[in-house]
Amino acid sequence: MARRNEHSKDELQRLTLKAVKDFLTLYPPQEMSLRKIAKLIGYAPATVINSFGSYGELLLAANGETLDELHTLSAVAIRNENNPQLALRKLSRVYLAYARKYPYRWHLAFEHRIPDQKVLPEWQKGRIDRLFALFTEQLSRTGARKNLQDIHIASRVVWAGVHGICLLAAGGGALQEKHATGEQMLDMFLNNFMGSYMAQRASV
Amino acid sequence: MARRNEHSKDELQRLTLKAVKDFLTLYPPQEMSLRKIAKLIGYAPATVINSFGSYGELLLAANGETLDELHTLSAVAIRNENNPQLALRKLSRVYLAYARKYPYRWHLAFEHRIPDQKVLPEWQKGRIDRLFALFTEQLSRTGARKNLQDIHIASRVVWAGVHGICLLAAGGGALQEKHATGEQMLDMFLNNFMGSYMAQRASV
DNA sequence: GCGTTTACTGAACACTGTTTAGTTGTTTTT
DNA sequence: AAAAACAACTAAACAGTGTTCAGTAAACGC
Repeated sequence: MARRNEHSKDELQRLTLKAVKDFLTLYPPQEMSLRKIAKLIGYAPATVINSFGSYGELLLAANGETLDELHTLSAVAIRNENNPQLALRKLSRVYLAYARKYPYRWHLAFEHRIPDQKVLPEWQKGRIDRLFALFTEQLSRTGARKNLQDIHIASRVVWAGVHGICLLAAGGGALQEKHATGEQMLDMFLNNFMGSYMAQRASV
Repeated sequence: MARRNEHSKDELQRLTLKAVKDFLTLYPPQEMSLRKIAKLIGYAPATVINSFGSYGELLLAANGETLDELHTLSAVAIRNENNPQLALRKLSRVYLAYARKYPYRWHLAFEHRIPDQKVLPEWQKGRIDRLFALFTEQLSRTGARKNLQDIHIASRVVWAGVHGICLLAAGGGALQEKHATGEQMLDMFLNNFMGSYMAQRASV
């Protein structure tokens, strides 16, 4: 068999990424495989590799879509929120909701352990930076007079806190928290951290 | 070949776990394999499976050792520390140091995505709980009058924050933070969170 | 010495991602 | 219109993975 030309290159990529997304909505990444995805879209395994370069790069592309989705949802959620503290709270809720709705996709996206994949490309780092930037922006708007370095660090701290809490609340396995909800943890984290953060002027 | 009887069952397990530990000190988990470990200890792959049940259970046992190490280091570090806030600070530093020294082992231990491994056993959950307990204990000692539920939630929040920060500071990949050190992030997190946490009496 | 148990392995199995050679349509050139 | 070039796609092979199982050989009980 050869040259069916049913789909353009772009269509084929979209088709493949859709299959990956659907798969990861139901099953964990470890059960996914190049051959299963190929079968799902009705092409040969080698065709998928031709299209993306490697299985690892396919996962990378899928992660890119996840990060984009998360970014869009976040941006929309705080679009009309003028209070930075409330915005951060909304951001954290978007993360939690997403981690709960798509635990496998969420987890894979922040997992750097893609097959071999020595260094991940610049465009992917850019996506992560854009995610961080949402936090940085709100922290800049708090009115607390901090230098840029403090804001930078604080944005990482807030992101890390939210991420860690989502891990406990939505990540399965041993870390699964049973006696505290994600919302409770997020609120306690943000209320306390931001409360003290905004009361101070300078570093630490 | 059969029945060499060079090592007892326990010796063989220890030998294997040592090989895994050494491997993960240098190379990431994705490069590790049952067959490589088997070759390292000079036994057949099937022998390792006989000894641990499966490759997944071998990883689980290795993770158990990691969690034990981390717990011991933590317990020792705060043994003579009476100030709970300073103790929490020391705990966080132990985590960071460990995540930096053994990034692969550290990451694997908190990764629930061990091959198939549907539900992980009780003894592993117990190890995680013991780790959380170190934080809970210090939070109980702060003198801030909180109910048990608040302390429980707070311990999760602190752990999650520390974990997330270590991920940024020591986990490779896209999340690798470049413009802020782990120490800076940990200090800002703990100082602000604990400062506000201890100033209040009741929930949230 | 004989039978049973225990320790261990080689080979096969079903899977994985990747490479390569080749086939077959479509397009371009002559 | 025929020939040559190109593009799309795949079957088959390869080296690797974890796991199963039949079989072998040493140790042990008697």
